[in-house]
Amino acid sequence: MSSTFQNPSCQHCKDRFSSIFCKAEQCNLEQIDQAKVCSIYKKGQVIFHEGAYPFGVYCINNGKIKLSHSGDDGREQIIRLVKAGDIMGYKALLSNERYTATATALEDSSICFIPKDLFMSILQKDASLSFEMMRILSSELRKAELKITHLAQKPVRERLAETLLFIKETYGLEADSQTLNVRLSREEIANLVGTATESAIRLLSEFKKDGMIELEGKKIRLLDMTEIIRTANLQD
Amino acid sequence: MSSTFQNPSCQHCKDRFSSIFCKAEQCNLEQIDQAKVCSIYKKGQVIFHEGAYPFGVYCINNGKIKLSHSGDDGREQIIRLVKAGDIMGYKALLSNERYTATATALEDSSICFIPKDLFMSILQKDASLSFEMMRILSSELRKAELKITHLAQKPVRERLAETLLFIKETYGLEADSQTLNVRLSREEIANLVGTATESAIRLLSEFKKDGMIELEGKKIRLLDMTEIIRTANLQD
DNA sequence: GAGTGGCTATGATATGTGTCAAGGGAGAAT
DNA sequence: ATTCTCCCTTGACACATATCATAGCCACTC
Repeated sequence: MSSTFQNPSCQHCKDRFSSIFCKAEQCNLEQIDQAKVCSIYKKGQVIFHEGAYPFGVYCINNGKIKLSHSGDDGREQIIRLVKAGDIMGYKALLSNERYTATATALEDSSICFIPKDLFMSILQKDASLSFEMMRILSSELRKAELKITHLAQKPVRERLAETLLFIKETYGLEADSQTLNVRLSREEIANLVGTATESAIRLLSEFKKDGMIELEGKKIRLLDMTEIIRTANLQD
Repeated sequence: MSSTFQNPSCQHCKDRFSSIFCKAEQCNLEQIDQAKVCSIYKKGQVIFHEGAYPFGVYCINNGKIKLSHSGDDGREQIIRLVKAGDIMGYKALLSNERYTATATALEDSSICFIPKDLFMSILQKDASLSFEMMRILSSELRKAELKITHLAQKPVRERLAETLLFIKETYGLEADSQTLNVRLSREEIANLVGTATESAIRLLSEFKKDGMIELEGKKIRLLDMTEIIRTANLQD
């Protein structure tokens, strides 16, 4: 699936061509640019809340967002990490239901809002945008199903290693090309792995003792990638 | 989302209007009807296999199918139960990757195959079909994410009760309005719940002892629905 | 009728992981 | 500085659940 730079004049695409809107036709992009409303969310601020009705989709200009369910007992499960160029809130919109997850800023973020009616009407006209949307949904579904299998079958240790790799894939590394380019609390890491906070802490300490990673507050440096991959025990 | 009976002449819709193709325009339906290839799969037979390349989508005329990942250690995780009127194989097609799951017939089933090119070209022309496709994908994604949360947070007992309800929702009950209308092995139930076969067996026995269900070979009768719902501890 | 293989059931046991409790460290507010 | 608060860390413990082993049951075959 090539992510060709189709619309050089598209503001959404200028610095990140991965955005779905690069797939849209020129005239539609202009409409979106006119109607969108951008705003800044502070770290910790909620963009939308589980149970609320969706009025549009959100497109991240820059920043980092977590999408999470809050389980029955109040424990949160992080479903997805969102980065610049990604969109969010489309699932509730397309299935015509309320939000099933809460979006919270992991750091100060700049986010555009695109109203529902506009988004839907353009989706109706613009087949390549629809295709891109379906591609995104399919890919998310694939990831979710893989996660289900791993949650059911893999021990926490493997899942934690996998999660570290996942964070790296999503947000990348800092200039030193070792440090994960995001600050997550231990609790958030645990909620990503699907385990108790204490278990996550204990295993991170083990990883450190084994020389796989280095810890410094919320900074996590991946020292021995091959060993981390081996521990994650990935095969599919 | 209304499932209006839009095309009375659509062969796919004659007896089950839930099929996605009811959303398609008339002319496109005729094309599909011409190009589709129907065949019968025996119980236990594999329709497509994890890792293979997709050449089209499958539409179930009647029968029951399980979609499953085979985990690293060979244990299978059942991802979805497919019923008459449903389609399958679309995820790999739309994301342009190989199948991530294996489809196996749970009983003798009649299944249509629709070639990739046709399906994609109609999807391109037919916005309402695209919307329906996106609706399906969104809804599957919602379910998958909910399952992730429950796997991470709920004990096996609750998940088993939930699974019984899920099977009932999917395949319904027999004439006595108590017996689940599908025969699954204990192992398959365990792979649906995400637990060991022995654990599933033990808990089913407990449910029986508590008067919630009745067991007779692979037949499962739901006696006390309110108690099952209570045990599932659903809240979202 | 005896043998075979697959599924179901149940007991014994081991262990991974969650939970509870207490302590420690860093930064913010006063 | 000092307190406060939040997060991290570690230990002890209990428990749910996986694993291993064994046996019964049923359908089928030879």
